[in-house]
Parts: sequence; structure tokens; C-alpha cells
Amino acid sequence: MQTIHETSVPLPSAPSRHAAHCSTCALRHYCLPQGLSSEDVVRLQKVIVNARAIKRGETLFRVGDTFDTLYAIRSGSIKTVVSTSNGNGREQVMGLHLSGDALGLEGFDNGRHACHAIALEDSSVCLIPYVHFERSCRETGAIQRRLLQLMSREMVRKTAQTLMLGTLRADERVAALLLDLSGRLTRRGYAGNEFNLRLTRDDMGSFLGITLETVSRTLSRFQAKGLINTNGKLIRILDFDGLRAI
Amino acid sequence: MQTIHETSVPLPSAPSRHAAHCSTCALRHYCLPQGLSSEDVVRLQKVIVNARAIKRGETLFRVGDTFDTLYAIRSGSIKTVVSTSNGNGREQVMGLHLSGDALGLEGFDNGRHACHAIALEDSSVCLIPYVHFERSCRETGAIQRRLLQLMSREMVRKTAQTLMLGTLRADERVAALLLDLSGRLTRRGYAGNEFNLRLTRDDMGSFLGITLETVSRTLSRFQAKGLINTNGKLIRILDFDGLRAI
DNA sequence: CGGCAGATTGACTAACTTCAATCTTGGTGG
DNA sequence: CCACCAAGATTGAAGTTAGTCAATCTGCCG
Repeated sequence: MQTIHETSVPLPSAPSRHAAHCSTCALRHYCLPQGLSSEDVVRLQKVIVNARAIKRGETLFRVGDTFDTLYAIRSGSIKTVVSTSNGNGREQVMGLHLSGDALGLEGFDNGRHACHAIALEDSSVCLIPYVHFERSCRETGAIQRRLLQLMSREMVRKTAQTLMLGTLRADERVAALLLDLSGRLTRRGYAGNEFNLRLTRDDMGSFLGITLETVSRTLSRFQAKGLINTNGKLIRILDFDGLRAI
Repeated sequence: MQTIHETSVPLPSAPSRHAAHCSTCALRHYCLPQGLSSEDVVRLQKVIVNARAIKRGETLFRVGDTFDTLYAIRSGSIKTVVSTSNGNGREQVMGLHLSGDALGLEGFDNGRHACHAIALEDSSVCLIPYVHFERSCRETGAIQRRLLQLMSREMVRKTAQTLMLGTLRADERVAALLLDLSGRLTRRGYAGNEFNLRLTRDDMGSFLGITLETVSRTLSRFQAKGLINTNGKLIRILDFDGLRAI
């Protein structure tokens, strides 16, 4: 009954499945179970399928892939990318997802994924077959509520992103990205003032709606002002209030 | 008892199909019931509370309001507005919602609304108390699936908006707005080539991430090129392909 | 050690904003 | 019903920001 659709998941490389039943899966203790009772968590465990590893640069799913699996990042980081329907080839980095984040929720709409998900570093994700998950939602109100909350949160996040693109200037956008990332890392227990930015300048620019040159110039200017210390992808924030004040 | 198409294709079908029993609430025949069996629709009817009228310029809900009700627009149009958390007062029109659209789904996240909803003309909305609705979701898989799909669609829409703000130039944005509106009106059975834009130039600019002057200039340029005919808020599209080609 | 993708920096340019001056329209009170 | 007023729309000119093009520079990986 526990059919795993490995074949429907479009990874070119052989997926390495963990033997352990996802004992350290981020989904179980970060992403979904918040606010669930222990019985509910047990129930949820049953529908979570083993984690699976993807290497840097590999694709977890692509636009148009059948949506039959929810993903939660167990470790690493993943970017999502979409293209203009216009067909003129322009594409944009839409999201940067860290460990504990859910992935693929946009697929509900028409049963197919609406973006590409690409690993920014060697990562591992949990897979949750959607059919099993849906049943759990129906059986357990708390799980259902949690899913709705997750989707709603994703909408709020997207709203913030739209607001950024609609109202902020280039330097404000860069500052906002650094502060957002810092906060998310802190909440995950990592250092919030010094981190390794996995995105290239090109990716950052795409995400922020500016060119890679503007990103580079802005970071240099921040450094000159003593707000940050940057050496390629390694970034250290020296003056949080200064960044917020931009 | 009329059977509503159990279609797996999630595109909103023409509302004219349901126009026959379109007597009271848009939600009942447009927004939610797509893909539901007739028994499910009956079940859904029970939780829908009477419509409520709001006048032009009035606010349906505000940021911070307790989230306990879902809304669906029965007639009219409503804009949603958010402010930068930064507190520097900048705000942006985030969405333009027409009859049949759901509203307020962002409130799941933390139990409070994350935006203002303001009527652009005299409108009426359906109210669905959330507690009742949640129960329906649990009882009926189809209703649950429909809700998830609605939220997912909202995410896809937001993604498109973000993509627009991140990649398009001013004239492309204006063209995209006109075409999007035209398509949505057509799908609702209205004329898609001539419509009354309820947004002010300021609102349009805010939504598109450009200034009202740029909006005005762009519309004038479109008119000079013979793409549209504009007289204040009344807009007639003369050359769809020309607009798409921008 | 060499090749190459990514990053930085500079000079120039295009696009959009800002400021400002009318013009138009819709609503309201006399 | 009309005149008036205020809000919205249009258009012009000047100013800024960010984009484009191009030339290095850096560091990583085989």
C-alpha cells in the first residue's frame, strides 16, 4: 500500500534512500508538527516517506511535473525558479528555502508543479505522498489546520516579496534580503550575523529584481559603510540597525 | 438536481454555465463548488451566511482584524492593500478581486488578517464562518481539496505578480494588467475588450510598482499606437496581439 | 597550473521618478 | 439645474537610479 512513486520524481541520478524512517526529518519536528498532539505526530509519521538526497545543482522537480508529493527540506537549501509565460525566456528566482521549509505547495492548483526546484548545495528532503497526507488531514483537524497555516504563511511571505519588489529601492532590497536570511538562520539555531550565501550574485539579483552588477555594487557600498563584511559568498553583518535603517 | 461537472481540469469555467442558479452568492456557484457533487454543494450551502453589502471606499476588513470569516465576492470589486512592516508608511495595492474571487485566505497564518480589503465600487460579499467551513472540509474530501486548490491558485497568482514586478518593464506591466483584467472579465461573461477600470492611476501604479505618471504616460502611448482607446477609467482594447507583443 | 565561472568596478545610457503646471471630471450644495 | 470645487488625470522638463556594456580580477576545480 505504501507505494512510493520514485519513478515519477524527475531526478536523473539514482536517489539514495535512507534506511532509517526519517528519524531526523525536519518535517517531523519543525515544519508540520507544531501545535500537534503526540498522537497526531505519530499519525503524521506514518505518511512521511524516507528522505532523499540531492546534490548541488540537481533538480528536485520541474515545471509541469505531476504533483503527487509534498516536500520538506531536511537539510541544505533549495531555490525555486519560474519563467515568464510570455515565452521570452526571462526567468526569476522566486524563493529561497531552508531546512524545515515546505516545498511544492503551489502544485495543488492544477496538479502540476508551477516552478523548478534546484538544490543550492547538497541537500536532503522528506517526501510525503499527497494521497496519504490528504487522508491524514481529513482524519485529524490539527493536521489540516497546520497545512492551511503553512500555505497561508507561504502567501504572506509572497506578499512581503511582492511588496519589496513594488516599493523598495535596490539597496533596500539587498538589505532586506540579508536581514530576512539572518532572521531565518537565527530561528533555526545558526549564527545570524555570519553566513554563507549560497546564491550567486546573479541569483540574488534575479530574486531581488535587479541586476547582478547592482547587487555587487550595493554589497561593496555596504562594506564601505561598515555595515557588513563580505568576501564572496561569505557575509558577516556588522551593523544590524544600520541595515534596517536603509 | 443539476449535476455540476466533475472535471479534473481546474480552469475556471465560464460562469454563464452556472448562471441559471446564480441567484444569491457567487461563492455557491463559482468560487468553491467547482468539482463538487451536488450533495457536497448542498452541504456547503449550509455554512454560507447571507451576503453583506459594502459601499465604495468602505473597508471589509483591516490588518490585524481577527480572522474568523472567509469572504467571497458576490458582485463588485475589491482591492487589497498592505503596508511595509518597516513602518515608513509606504503601502501597495496587492490584489484586485472580482466577483467570484475568494478573499481573506491569508488570515490562516496567524489568525489575523494581513491586509486591508477596500471596495472599489458598491459591492456585496458572502460570509462563511471559518469554524463551520473547517468542519465541512473535514467531512468532505472534495470541499477540502477545493479549498487547497483555491489557496494554491492564489499562490500561483501571486507568483505571477512577483514575476511581473521582477522582470517586466513599465509598459509591459501595464499591458499585462490590461490583458489579465480582460481575461478575467471574459471568463465571468463580461465584455473583455471594453471595461471600466475601477482603480485610479495611483492604485494602478501602486499595484504595478510604478508611479501614476508612468501609468498615465504609458496608456497615452498605447492610445497613440492604436492599441487601446482610453477615456479616463473607461478602457477599450483595440489590438490584443499588439498588447501581447509588447 | 590553467581554464572558467563568478565577482567587481568603471563609463555610459536608458528608463523611470520627481516636481510642477495645467486640464478634466464627478460629486455637492446653492 | 448649474456652478464650483476637489480629486484625479495628463503632460512637460529636469533629475536619479539602475541597467548595459565592457574590462579586469578572483578563486575554485579538475
